[in-house]
Amino acid sequence: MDANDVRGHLDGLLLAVLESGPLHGYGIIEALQRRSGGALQLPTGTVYPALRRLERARWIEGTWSVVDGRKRRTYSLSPAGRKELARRRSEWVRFTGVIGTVLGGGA
Amino acid sequence: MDANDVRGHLDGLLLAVLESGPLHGYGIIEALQRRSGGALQLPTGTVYPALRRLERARWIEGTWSVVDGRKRRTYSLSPAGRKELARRRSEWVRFTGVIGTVLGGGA
DNA sequence: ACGCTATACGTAGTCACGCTACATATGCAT
DNA sequence: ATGCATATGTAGCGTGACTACGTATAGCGT
Repeated sequence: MDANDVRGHLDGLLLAVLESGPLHGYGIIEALQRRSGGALQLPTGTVYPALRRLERARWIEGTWSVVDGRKRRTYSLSPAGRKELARRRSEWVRFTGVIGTVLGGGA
Repeated sequence: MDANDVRGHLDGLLLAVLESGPLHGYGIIEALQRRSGGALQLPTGTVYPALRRLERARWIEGTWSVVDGRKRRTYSLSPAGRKELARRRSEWVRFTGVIGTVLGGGA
């Protein structure tokens, strides 16, 4: 699967990962990779800007900390982010329903 | 559902519609709308260029005709297009599997 | 001491691809 | 004659993820 196919679904993926608990950018990238069985290997240039965008939208909150001498920005899901995640999930169901139906082929 | 979300899946949708039989651009737009229960209302500026692209890729073949005094370009699925459609369908299954798993929420 | 890798964050510019807005033309109903 | 449905097409735009960098610390091997 081409990593470009996450277009339009990236925000939902990031929110979903953070639902399990606060995590920092680098850890989020690894979590996506792990959860997708290796399919999603998103570059930092994709994830970091997206996280800042989600933060500006108040869906996640970030706090700086230092772990092992390295600066980290740890993000956690906000109540608004939780609502947004739910919205993204129902949108995903609708989306796959529509495309799947038209695409057919036993789908 | 935002029509922009078809990004990356448009070709498959068009090929799928043509699987039922030859059809012209305008008819394809209507078929997409009908099959999707009204969700997919793709503008001509999206569909026509896409059809030309699919034709250049040899996945569909177009022939001009005149019906009721109006010029029509009727497209039909080529053998290569049928193969491509199958490929798109398996990609779709993989895609929804990956995103759905990561997105979670009972998906 | 030096280089390499993993960890960790970030920006600038590019590119793909669907959309908006527009242009063109015929048939039919009011 | 005016407007709407039918029918095809192009030019330019915008969105959003990507590529390619740049920065910095820790830990390991040599």
